Amino acid sequence: MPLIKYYIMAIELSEQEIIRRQKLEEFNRLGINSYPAELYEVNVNSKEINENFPKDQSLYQNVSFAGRIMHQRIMGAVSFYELQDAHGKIQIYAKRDELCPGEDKTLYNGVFKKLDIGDIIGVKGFVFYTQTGEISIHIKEFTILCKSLRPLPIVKEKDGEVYDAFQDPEQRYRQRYVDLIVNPQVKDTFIKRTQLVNTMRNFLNEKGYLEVETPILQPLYGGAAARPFKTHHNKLDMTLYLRIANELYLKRLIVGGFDGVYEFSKDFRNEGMSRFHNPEFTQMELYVAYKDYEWMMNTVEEMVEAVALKLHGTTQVQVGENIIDFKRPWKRFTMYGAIEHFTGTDISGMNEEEMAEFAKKCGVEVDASMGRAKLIDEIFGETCEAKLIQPTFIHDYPIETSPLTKKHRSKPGLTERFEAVCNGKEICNAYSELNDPIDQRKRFEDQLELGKRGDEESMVLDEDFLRALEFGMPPTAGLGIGIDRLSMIMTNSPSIQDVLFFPQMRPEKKKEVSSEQDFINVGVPQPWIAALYKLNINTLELLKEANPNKLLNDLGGMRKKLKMDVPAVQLQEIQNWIANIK
RNA sequence: GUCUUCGUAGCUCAGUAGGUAGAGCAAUUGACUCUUAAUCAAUGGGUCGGGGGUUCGAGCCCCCCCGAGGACACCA
Repeated sequence: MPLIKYYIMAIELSEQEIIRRQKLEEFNRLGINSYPAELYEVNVNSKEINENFPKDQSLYQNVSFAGRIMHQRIMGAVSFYELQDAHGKIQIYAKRDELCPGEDKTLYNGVFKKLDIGDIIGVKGFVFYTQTGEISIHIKEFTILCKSLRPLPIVKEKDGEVYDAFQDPEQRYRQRYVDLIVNPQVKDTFIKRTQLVNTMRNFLNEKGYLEVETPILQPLYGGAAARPFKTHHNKLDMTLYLRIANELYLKRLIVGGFDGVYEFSKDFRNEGMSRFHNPEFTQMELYVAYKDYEWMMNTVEEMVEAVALKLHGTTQVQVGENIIDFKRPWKRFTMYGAIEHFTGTDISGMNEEEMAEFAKKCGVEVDASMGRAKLIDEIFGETCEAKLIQPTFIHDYPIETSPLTKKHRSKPGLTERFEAVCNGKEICNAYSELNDPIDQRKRFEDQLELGKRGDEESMVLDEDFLRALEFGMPPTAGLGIGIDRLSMIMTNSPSIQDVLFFPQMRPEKKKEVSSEQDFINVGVPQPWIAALYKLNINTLELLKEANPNKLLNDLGGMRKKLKMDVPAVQLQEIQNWIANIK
């Protein structure tokens, strides 16, 4: 390839990337396809070998294995590479004179030794112990399965200590594939997350509940207090919203006669992001007919305990500094009871004024718009929530903040609602579902009032949902449990981004570069384009703004530096290029 | 949205007082037939996030912007 071509490539490619592309061409010349179409038969994985070979060394004498090269230790005519597959790593051992029995040593010197960290190869051979006692595959042949064109971050490890770890959060989240390759423990988190979901799914299926799917694109959004994402359907010419919850649809199914339905649902909320919030997140919602919220508390305990047992083999889970024990039964507090427990004050009998006074004492910023319910909520948030490390149910919430919840059977002003709090954060929200259609209409209307007063998160009135309730919904217990939050706890992850493969990020900005053709179109001869790139004049805009006299000097300098075999450029030519730019 | 910390080679990070941009790993070339953070020798590699300013001179000082982390706010 001509030198000049590399200067142009180098605008976007690093030296190492160019070298890898050259190797690809070199392999091609040798007749090696670096991206073969055929399947590669694999008959063993690294975990099986590492577990079973020490017990029985007659095993694995004819293996076919594939993986990604993670380390290379080349010692002249012998090489040790480490290959990584989905389950772990294993060392391979290659000998030049075995791979190349004849005179021609190209396959070893020109191909095997030229492989890069990141390349994926298949190998055939037998498993043995090296002199230093490491299980290895002594390979007889190898096949390139995929040439890697980008250098991986190099993470080294000795005696459990990791050197040069790849840990910049931005790069880890944006390029999760790299994170997964070089930080294998990241996989465990996501495997646990899937186990968590599977455990819950099995638990619910065994009880006979039906997993269902409901719309994500909704003409009305409901079931939670949140701002939605808005989108548009072209053919129908109508606004649709991405769901903020699926509650109202699942309850329609209870009306329809199912006695237990659940859905693992991606929900979308147009809010700020934080360690605990991602714009899209996963909830499992469950609705069971003829049950109430007390029954649901027992069910949640049972299900989450089962998850802990499945993932950790014990109910005790290390989370940050704390050991959290999910063993049933969990502590239960009424909301008033929790506040009294942590502040020593019983606020249940207070009027709004007294409560506002007390809220201020607790450190809540009180303003005139706050009603009794809001004050209780704030006092709880300020004084209790963060202190609730062990899983705890908080029940009996004020009616104003719970528009879909049944009124409490015996306590006026309260509802039959509970949340489970764990590690200082809510993990679920559940209630005896409101099935009185007249009361429900009134609650929606109250929400509309809030909306008119400027509350952007108030609920909208869903006429079809009310119609369904008017046909009659049996008494029902409902639950929403945050899968991301629960995963954070169960995997000891401090940030929601650690339990989402691809957390939301601002888009990366790509450096703007005009194409070679753009430059040719305004009359720049090919050889000079590389020189312009080298001068950081990457776009026509930059060329247009350039001072022609300075550019004449700079290009003269580049002509020498790049040893360009073309006549020097004239001022008039440069002026012509610039004049040609629109 | 506010406050705060950060952005230097492919990766991890140094960078003195404002004075020619450094190290380790990775890469290239060479040596090496049981290494394992392999070793040894040589070589190449930089828009110091971007733009502007102060200065004879800026990676460093000042301003604006972009991106990321954390805290708070909003929100469950």
